[in-house]
Amino acid sequence: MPGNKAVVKTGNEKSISPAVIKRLPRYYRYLGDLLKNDVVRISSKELSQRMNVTASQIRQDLNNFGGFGQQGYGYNVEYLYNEMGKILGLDRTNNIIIVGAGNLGQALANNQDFDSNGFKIIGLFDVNPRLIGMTVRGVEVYDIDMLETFLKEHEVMIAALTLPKSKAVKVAEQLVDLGIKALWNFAPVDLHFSEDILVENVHLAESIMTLSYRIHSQNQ
Amino acid sequence: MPGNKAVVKTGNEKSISPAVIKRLPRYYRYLGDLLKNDVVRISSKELSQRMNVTASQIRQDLNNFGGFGQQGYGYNVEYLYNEMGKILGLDRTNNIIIVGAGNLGQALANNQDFDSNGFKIIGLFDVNPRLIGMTVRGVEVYDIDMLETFLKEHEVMIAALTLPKSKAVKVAEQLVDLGIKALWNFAPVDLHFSEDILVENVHLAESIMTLSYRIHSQNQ
DNA sequence: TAGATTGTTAATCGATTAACAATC
DNA sequence: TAGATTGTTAATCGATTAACAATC
Repeated sequence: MPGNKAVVKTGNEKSISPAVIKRLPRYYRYLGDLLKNDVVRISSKELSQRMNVTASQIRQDLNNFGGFGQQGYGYNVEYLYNEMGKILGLDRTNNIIIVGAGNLGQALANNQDFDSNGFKIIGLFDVNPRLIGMTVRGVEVYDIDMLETFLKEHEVMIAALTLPKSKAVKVAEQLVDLGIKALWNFAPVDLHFSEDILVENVHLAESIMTLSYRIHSQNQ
Repeated sequence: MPGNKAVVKTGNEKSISPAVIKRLPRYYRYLGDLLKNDVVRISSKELSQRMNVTASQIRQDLNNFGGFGQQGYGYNVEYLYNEMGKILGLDRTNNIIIVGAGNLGQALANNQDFDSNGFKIIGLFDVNPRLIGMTVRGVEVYDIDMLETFLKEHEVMIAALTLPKSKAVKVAEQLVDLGIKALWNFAPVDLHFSEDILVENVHLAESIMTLSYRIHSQNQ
């Protein structure tokens, strides 16, 4: 069986470059699609053609985490998919709260892609009395004053920040004080905390601006 | 006055690296914040400290587009802000349609950050009869069958794709056939068209997975 | 003018690609 | 076994940082 000898590195892992980390979910998505299409094995070359990257890059990237393939054979799709899932931490349940239950917060709560990957939204929070008490896909919207109580009772690693820029920094600080370790930030501000607090930004305005740049720089 | 001698490059621009392009909106955001706080001038050094990058990188990045600063003085904030706006194409109106009027589509339509930067959402489209006819922040939800008619009557460069993965590819093809030049893709698929069709992806599932990776790779 | 800071070249660093021996 | 393809080292490419002459 391919993969049997996959090396699980122990001790001090060498740190993986951000460029590699950003590519991992895309590998995972392609492997998931292949699996759904009952593809049993795939070589780095064929995967590279589908993904429009070099085979060399795929092999280099994967080998940061171990030898998942087999010479002369390639990679077993299901095995590699599962291993990548473990690497990404998708084999556990990752509880998430969403702070800011407006349109964007509700959109995240409704997104089904998340729970299929071990992400579980267990609460929304807002200041708006018209939203408090609502449920979105079975998840309740709580008063933001309930944050402390809620976080004492539930183990939550990730908080999504889908609230106005003006409130984002203060709420983020509060969340970190309450023990949140990772912020998924949708507000157009940069958040700075100590090293062990992780921040992942989704800056939609910046995303559309790069598209605008590319449109207008094309033909002049 | 600083900036008077800014060189507007003409002819064949040397192409700007993607890494630089991705940083431009962040400069623009910081400059906007400075402007709001009535800061008149700023040096690359001071800006670099606020943004947590090197001064060298700022100067290199800006000089891809011209000499906007002045020795011994730094950069005039308002001037640089406006110039960056032009570079990003924000001095024009960029009409956008949103295809998929579910939660995410509505969240985008409701986002006020966009229209303050020249982006104008002029229509939402969906197949769901319960959504068609609705208005979101004054913008109507049309039957998706109206796309062709609508696009003949309005000049639209950008289409946001906020619809299920299963429909994304087909609708994207249709949009490109109807003359759309830029796709802002929120569906978890990769879209491939000819070179002149621009695609900017917002893969939320991939974003949260990198956060998950970082959480779980921290302490082992 | 003297001091400050840019614009830009050169040096360094990191990431990608190529090549190939190892091996299934 | 012969062919295929990995894992990995070496070469290349691109991006970042440092340095400094130009100049406001």
